[in-house]
Amino acid sequence: MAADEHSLIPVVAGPTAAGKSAVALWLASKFPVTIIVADSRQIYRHFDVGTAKPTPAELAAVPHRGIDLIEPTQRYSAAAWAEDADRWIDDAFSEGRIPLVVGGTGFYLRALFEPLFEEPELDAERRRRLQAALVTLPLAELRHWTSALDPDRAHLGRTQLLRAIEVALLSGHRLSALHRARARPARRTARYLVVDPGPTLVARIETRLDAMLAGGWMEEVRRLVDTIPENAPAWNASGYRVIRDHVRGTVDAARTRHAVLVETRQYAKRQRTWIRHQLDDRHVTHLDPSDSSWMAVAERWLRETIRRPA
RNA sequence: GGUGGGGUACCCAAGCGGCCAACGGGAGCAGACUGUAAAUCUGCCGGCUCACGCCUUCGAAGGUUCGAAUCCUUCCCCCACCA
Repeated sequence: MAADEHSLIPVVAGPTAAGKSAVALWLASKFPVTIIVADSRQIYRHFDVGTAKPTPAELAAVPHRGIDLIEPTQRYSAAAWAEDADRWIDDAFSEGRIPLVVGGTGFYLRALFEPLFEEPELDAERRRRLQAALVTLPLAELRHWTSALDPDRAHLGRTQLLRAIEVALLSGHRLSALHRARARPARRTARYLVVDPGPTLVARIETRLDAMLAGGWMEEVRRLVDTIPENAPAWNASGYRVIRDHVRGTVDAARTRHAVLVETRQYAKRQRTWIRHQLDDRHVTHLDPSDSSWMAVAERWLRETIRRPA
């Protein structure tokens, strides 16, 4: 397969615990696939069980990219991931393999297929000082500032407000204006296979949680508590904080299990919302993994995607 | 059997004569999202209605009052202590 200037990339998307990686691994057993993981938690080393990372056996069987990229204390970004993924995709093509993007982090996918704007130089030191000052401010205050500096962004969440203020102050331009003025062209187009078992997802989440618990999630967290700083970004993964509280003895097991389930369901819901509204419907094929025809659906989808360069 | 505390919407929980369909929180539903995204936020959340509004709710049944989730009576159920 040639590395086309503008190529069609197969992407397996869907909410957490839907069975994306099972589909991907099955496809990898039939096609020469390199799996490119679009998952903002699997990038962290040492956070393995609770982030549902592929097993060593799976990693040995199929080449994976995007796993164990950084330490739990480090910060990554959608843009960084998109840049890396771009390279991995090129590499796969040049090795004659099919790059199969798999993941639930919608923002990463977006960054890859609808590149983020070209960020102007922001002085790192000024940025750090500004952030340090802003994080202490209450939400209302940040919103107030943003409505003056960049009103189009003022309705968004805390993280976005911080970003809007930072860009406005350090670059002298509104982020919303830069998005338009410094947009970058898309290099590739996605063909999505959205894996979603519908109403049975809740049960799958529960089953998977019990498997993770049986697979040593608690023990993993017990180790991490001692070595990873409490405020490390990696702790943001669903369930990790609750389990950490349990490990420290402040929450009982039953409550912990329930809290993790709730968090995971809520995350899955947000993913579905993203998928429903942010992906281009024309490029989406749906797959229900509880339907016995899923393999045929997946295979046909991949065949059609790779046969048809954009 | 006695004494004290309590029963409020899916759950927890405030209210203790009118401002109460009833503060908060959780869950749930819907939505936003351009370098922290498993993050960060927003709206809805008894029923009917686009809406004005109407209807049914605060353990049950009666009663007092212009008016009750809020006061009185009886009953049912929880919890604590005494027996």
